Amino acid sequence: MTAPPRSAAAAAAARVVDIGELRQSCAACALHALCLPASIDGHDLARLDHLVKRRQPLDRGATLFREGSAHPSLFVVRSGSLKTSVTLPEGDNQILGFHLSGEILGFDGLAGERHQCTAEALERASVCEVPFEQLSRVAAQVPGLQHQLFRVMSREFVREQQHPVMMGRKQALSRLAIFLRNLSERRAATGHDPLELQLSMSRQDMANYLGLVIETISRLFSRLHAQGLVRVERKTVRILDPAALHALAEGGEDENRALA
Amino acid sequence: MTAPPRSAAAAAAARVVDIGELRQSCAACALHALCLPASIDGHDLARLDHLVKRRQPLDRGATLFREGSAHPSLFVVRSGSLKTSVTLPEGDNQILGFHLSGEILGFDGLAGERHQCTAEALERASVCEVPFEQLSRVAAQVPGLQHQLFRVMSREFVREQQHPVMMGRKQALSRLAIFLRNLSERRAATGHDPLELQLSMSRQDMANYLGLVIETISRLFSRLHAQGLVRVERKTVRILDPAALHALAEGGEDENRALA
DNA sequence: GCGCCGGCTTGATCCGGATCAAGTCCGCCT
DNA sequence: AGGCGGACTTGATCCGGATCAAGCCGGCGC
Repeated sequence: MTAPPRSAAAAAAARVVDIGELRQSCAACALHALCLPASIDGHDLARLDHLVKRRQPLDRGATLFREGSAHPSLFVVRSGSLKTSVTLPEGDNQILGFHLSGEILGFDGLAGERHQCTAEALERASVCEVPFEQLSRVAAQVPGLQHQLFRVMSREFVREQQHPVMMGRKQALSRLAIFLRNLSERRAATGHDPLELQLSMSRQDMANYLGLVIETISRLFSRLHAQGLVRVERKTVRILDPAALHALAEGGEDENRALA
Repeated sequence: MTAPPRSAAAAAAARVVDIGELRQSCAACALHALCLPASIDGHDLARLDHLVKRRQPLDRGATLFREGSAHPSLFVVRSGSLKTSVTLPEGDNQILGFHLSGEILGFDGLAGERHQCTAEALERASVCEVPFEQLSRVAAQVPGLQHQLFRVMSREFVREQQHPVMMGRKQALSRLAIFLRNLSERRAATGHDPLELQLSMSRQDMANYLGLVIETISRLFSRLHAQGLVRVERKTVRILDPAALHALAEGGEDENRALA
């Protein structure tokens, strides 16, 4: 992610907020997630603390917002992770995505002034909240911020498109490989070891997200483990052979057979 | 879709652009797709014709934009229909959505200043183009427009989430039923007969979109036809029993067996 | 410690949709 | 008209993942 465009004058003073500041300031954390510099168009965004609400940490299973919640907000994950899902008429639900530390959620909910999905913590998680109403007002006065909001929203739009791409794969192993690869890339993006994954979601959640059943997930992990592609230990997965995993993520026709 | 919020003063003069004006003005067409009134915050948006470029009609198979196209734009479909897709590393591609008359596309592509997917006409189609760069500039000066852009973008974000929800269904019949129901709802939204569908895409496109193969699509249509739920005639589908179709879209466990 | 319970793994079987293989239909071009 | 080609349909078979069923493991409360 590159720094957003800004006036030449502001460029000299501006710097993109560093990950190291996440602990210090809630606003800094939000700015980083939005790929924003500390200053834009002459406004010192780091001072916009009043925009950002700190929230009580969420316990595992706690809901951040629900389908139908009014006064939607954007949320930046400071630590832990969450899942978003929608409830289907028959009662069961479909998981739409997982949101890891440093990522953002809540872009549903602007349309009808209400959230359209439910967000729930997968583990103890802390988030900061940016009420969209206020953010929108500030953005109206700061064109650079407005522009960057559109960019980030579009980025999430595109990110979301990976979900149907993955579900379009007919081989279950391909889907899982794509899922693991995505997690790996997101680890890398936040400066972590991309080969060490912490699967904070349950097998059931993974299965739901991938359009499979829990038994299939379990079997696939066993196969990958047996072939030495990954080391699976409870919720910790270490990728041992990224290249092979990458190959499975594509076609995976013959590779699939090879892992009998 | 309700009218967007606006100041009380502007509300009196404003009116949402009528579908009937689509033929007249390209700007009117864009305004309608964005759920915008003709006037907002005192600006007469209908006069913003310079924002909207009229495009040569696209022939069937012509591409509107490609993955990687620079200077991304929003496009409003004035007539005909298009599909958007991404190309996978192995060569085949995944269809992400279909865009019918009156709908909008192009919200990918704001993030990296380039489109992330490819849009292709399914039949002769005319669109009008709103270069995002210019739109963004105007939005920066018209808070009401900016706000509405966020709303519409969020709406598309949520609409896109229906795709994985549909692909999460394990029964192929459920997926097709959901697909047909969505098309039906979109027909209704543009004032057409919701029971008369024009499937401008090929069976292959449908299969790809639904995560199935072409033979399955064909068989499912035959089953639905044999059971009297729909009347299928080439690309024209008439829904004869909306309630039953709706039931199939949900669980569809036993209904599935019933249509042996 | 013990026992319970929920999440996970593993095995056996079944079945729905993919695959392979013929056709059929229709538009289109000459 | 004829005939070519692509989109679609239909049938037969196969196979991968769902389902059913039986443990296993680890955590937690008592």
